[in-house]
Amino acid sequence: MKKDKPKYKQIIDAAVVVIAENGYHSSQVSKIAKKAGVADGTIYLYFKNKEDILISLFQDKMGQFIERIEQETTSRQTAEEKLLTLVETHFEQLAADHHLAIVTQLELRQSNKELRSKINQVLKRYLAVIDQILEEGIKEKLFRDDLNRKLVRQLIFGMMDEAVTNWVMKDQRYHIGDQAKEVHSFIINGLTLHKS
Amino acid sequence: MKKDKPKYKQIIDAAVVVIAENGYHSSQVSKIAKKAGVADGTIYLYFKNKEDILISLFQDKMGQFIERIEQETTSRQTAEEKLLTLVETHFEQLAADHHLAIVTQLELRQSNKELRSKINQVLKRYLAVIDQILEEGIKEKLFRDDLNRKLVRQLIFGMMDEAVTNWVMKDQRYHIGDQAKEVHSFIINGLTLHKS
Amino acid sequence: MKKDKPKYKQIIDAAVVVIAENGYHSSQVSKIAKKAGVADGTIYLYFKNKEDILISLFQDKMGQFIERIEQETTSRQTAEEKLLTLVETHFEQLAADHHLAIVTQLELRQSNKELRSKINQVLKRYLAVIDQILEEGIKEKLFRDDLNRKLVRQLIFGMMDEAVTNWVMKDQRYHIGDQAKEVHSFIINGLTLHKS
Amino acid sequence: MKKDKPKYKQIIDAAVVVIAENGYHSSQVSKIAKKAGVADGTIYLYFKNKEDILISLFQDKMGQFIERIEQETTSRQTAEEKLLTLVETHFEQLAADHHLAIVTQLELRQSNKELRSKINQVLKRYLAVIDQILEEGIKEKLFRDDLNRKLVRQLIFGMMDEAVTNWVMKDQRYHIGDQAKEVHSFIINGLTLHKS
DNA sequence: GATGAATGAGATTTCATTCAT
DNA sequence: TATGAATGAAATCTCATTCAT
Repeated sequence: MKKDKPKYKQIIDAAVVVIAENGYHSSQVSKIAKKAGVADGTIYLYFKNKEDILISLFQDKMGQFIERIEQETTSRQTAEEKLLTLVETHFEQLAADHHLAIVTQLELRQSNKELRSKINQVLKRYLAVIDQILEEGIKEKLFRDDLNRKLVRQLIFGMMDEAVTNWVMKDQRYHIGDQAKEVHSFIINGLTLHKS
Repeated sequence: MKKDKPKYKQIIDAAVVVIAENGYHSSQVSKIAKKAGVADGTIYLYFKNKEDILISLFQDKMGQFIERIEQETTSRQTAEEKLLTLVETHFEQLAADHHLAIVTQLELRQSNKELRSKINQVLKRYLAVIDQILEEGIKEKLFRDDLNRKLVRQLIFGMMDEAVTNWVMKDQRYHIGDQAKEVHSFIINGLTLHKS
Repeated sequence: MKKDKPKYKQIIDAAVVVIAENGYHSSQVSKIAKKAGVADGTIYLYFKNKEDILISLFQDKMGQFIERIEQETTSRQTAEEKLLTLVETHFEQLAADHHLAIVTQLELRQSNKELRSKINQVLKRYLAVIDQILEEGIKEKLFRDDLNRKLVRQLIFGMMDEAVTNWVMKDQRYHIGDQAKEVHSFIINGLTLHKS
Repeated sequence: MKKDKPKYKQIIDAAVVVIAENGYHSSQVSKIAKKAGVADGTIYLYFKNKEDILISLFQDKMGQFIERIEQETTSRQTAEEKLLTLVETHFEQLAADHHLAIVTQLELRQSNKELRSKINQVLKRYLAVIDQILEEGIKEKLFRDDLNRKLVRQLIFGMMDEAVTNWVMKDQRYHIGDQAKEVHSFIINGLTLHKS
């Protein structure tokens, strides 16, 4: 597929909007084509089939999503700051594109195991970013090292994901960005009441 | 619908197995009927439509799931113990029924927003259980009270959910129960290295 | 497939007419269904797919076709008489059902090699009938025995087939039955001028 | 159309190979263009449409085919010899180009009635060659004159055609040329055992 | 003449649901 | 209650053809 052609992006962007507005199952190829301003058949010059639009969409958008998070976190000093930035950037990016938020949190999960597997490939890169921050924190003697890092990074992702999903299910009626600090605080300190 | 008749349960149980084994999109009503040993038409004497099977399945199975968690946690003394029991019972129950695990973690998410909304209704009861434990912990001066409880209970659910989903995606090849203590420890203490 | 149900025959018969009148490529399943007086989906209760209609049609109709030829030829005494009866019955049967003639001579050949292969299976039975007549004729010291029988039966079939195809291509504007005696005479005596 | 340009032949030859190897229905215009080393659009500078490729292919190849038969038969003395040469040359030419054999015997028949009609136009010239040999044989008092010549020439064509088709269907695993003498003998003498 | 990206009409097949028995 | 044969709407994808460059 020719990923550098403008029509490729045109179709991806149309797909995000159409899927967000109509739901995955009501997003016929013809609807996406119409929104993209191309003929139905043109879709198939750029994508193998309908599912390939979804996969490409996810790879494309999540690629940018993670890249942005990588950039932002790198510029911070401590692991704790990096983690806060990660949560903030995660929330902000999805808050900034409410169509994309619907697609990633709801519609993209309506896919079969095979597609989910490919989605997970993309997420591995995100988990690696979290992992690195954890490693830094441990080296800094700031984070505990008695927990399975692979598990912890999943848990952190699970928290952010659930927070965003809930916000989308609630029709994005509050500011998800406002929750970043609390989520970060919970990740860092857990539930226990620590005397400072 | 006649929820007390044996055929009602028969169909629900068949649906869990069929969906787990074939995936949501390959689970035709006729396949479920065959597994349940009834005629296609009989399904519609007990359920309004196909979606109603899914909702009923979730209500039925999740009802028992949460009930069991309520029972187990009640018998514990402290909020911390209750939380550990909650995580353990959550993991154990899904580990004990691998068909149900597949259905709740993967296949049931392939439904539309409307169905997800009904599923969330059921989950509210679960969130209430978590909420109560949080409240107790705060009263016991064990848990911090500076966090939005509604958010925190979501985050806790998100962690467990992600842990189980990952285990299912990895074809249940490890013991999810083994992660309960670590998840609990992470929830309680967070990432920070606390001097004991 | 349930070949004894009346709907099975209904669909086959509709298919013959629709294909004869519209040509194979313009014979949509929906057109056949309409002619048969059933819903589109009903077709698929009796046939695996569209091609299966064609195969079944051929097996069904050709089965009867060959059976009739077997019956008619059996009742004749000499191999020569049997051969005449075979040619006559071949021509008569197709002359009696002009829709079927179009389908077997033109439309059914528009199929891929796989289907042709299945068609050839059916024709084997016909070739066997010719073969037996040849054998009898040789035993009667009436037919020469210096020719490869497998080849000769093909040639005989080829002659009749070409005669019928030509008649169909000419829109069945003459009586194909009138050619039976000449075809028979040519098969028996060939081109050579024999002094009687 | 510009039939003398090299690209015209290039495309025809590519079409023979592509159709023989992929079958008629899998022989997209783009595939033929690729094989011919031209752009899709270029095809339409030389042919009106896809069907025109087929017709031109048949006219071109069959033109040569018949020409060769005309040449070879002319050089023979008697009608009987000419007929043997005709059968031999028919078989030999198709044996020499197995791609063409597949195309003429199988794939080209998968066309609609309209195309078949045009194909028949081409065949008329072939039938005329046979006709002339028959006429000569009758004049020579070698062939009987009690048969409809138009019918007989069809029957002769039908025999050769069926023999070749069977050979192609059997994946050309035997030497079709070996059958020429027998076919000729059968045409000349028929089935009857003549005392010499 | 040559290109090849874009077009868009069109048909098979599935499957949730119904209803006469 | 229970059945299961019949329904029919609906959508992906292909590919011959065009036309701006």
